[in-house]
Amino acid sequence: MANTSNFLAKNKSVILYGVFLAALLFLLKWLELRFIIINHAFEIYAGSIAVIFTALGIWLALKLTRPKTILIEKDVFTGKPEAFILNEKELTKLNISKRELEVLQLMSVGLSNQEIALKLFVSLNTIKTHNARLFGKLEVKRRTQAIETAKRLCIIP
Amino acid sequence: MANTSNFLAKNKSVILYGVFLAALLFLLKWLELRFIIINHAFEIYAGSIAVIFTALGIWLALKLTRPKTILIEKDVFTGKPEAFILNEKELTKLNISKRELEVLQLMSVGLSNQEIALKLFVSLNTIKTHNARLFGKLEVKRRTQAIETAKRLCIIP
DNA sequence: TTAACCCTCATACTTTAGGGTGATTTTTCA
DNA sequence: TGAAAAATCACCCTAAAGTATGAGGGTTAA
Repeated sequence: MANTSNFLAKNKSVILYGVFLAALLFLLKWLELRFIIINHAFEIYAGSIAVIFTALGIWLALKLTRPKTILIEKDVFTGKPEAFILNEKELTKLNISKRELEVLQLMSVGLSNQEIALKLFVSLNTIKTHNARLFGKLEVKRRTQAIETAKRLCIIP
Repeated sequence: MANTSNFLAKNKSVILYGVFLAALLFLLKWLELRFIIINHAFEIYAGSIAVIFTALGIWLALKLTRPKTILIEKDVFTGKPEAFILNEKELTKLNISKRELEVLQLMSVGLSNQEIALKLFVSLNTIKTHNARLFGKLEVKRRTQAIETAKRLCIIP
């Protein structure tokens, strides 16, 4: 049962076309009976049929090929420059201070402790202290781990 | 001149259709003259016209609507689990070997040289050697820089 | 088969990173 | 205002990372 209704639904256009064609033939037959007497009306008749059925063909083709849209998948935003959204919840949860975050960021781009110290105008020992606290809060042992974890938690880009 | 040829090229299908239609009408006219004497041949004639021109209409519609492709933008997943595509070009350009890449990957997840050595069943010195070459090829001085650069170049995820 | 890599390992040395402890100053907030 | 938190710095020590050099074995392609 479901199959039958499904078939009808799917071929609605075809069936409609068939019915329309039959109706048209009847109409033409009637026209034939009426105007067969008129001389040279035959050309008009044939032309009419041609035009009408061409139109029908076009309509049919358009109906049947309606979903003729070539689907082109376009990956928007494939690249790296992903928008970074700082995970402030994690930041407060881990109780990481501004300065510590600053050190962490500089660390993540590959700077040494000495370079970070110079950049932040503090001593090397200060950076080491920041690091120690940072590692404790992030529960890691090395700076590379700290970077990995921080990136995973969206604390740094 | 250019406009004319351009017009001809663009409307080739339409012109072809017109010519074909004219030829067909001539053919039908000829058929009419030959078989008009036969009784009830008219129905066959009309049917033929209907079928032929329906087919023509379908063909025409398909021809004219072929380049009508609708572009559908589809962004595939915006979230974090971004598919990593290894940049093999950069890899070959930098002349980084398989083993070096392996070390680089383990390095990037925060492992120490000793841990990498244990994981790869080689000595610590071997890892150090790999590192030295890696740093040379990536033109960096530290492992954190190496990780940063490698990620930027899509050599590691 | 030779040259060119690649992977391996070693030794020796320097530099950097990290741990532990303690202390001072500044900021912040209740 | 007074305590907590944050930021600063020092010293000592160990661990890890990084540099330099040499060298042996395996694979591969000219």
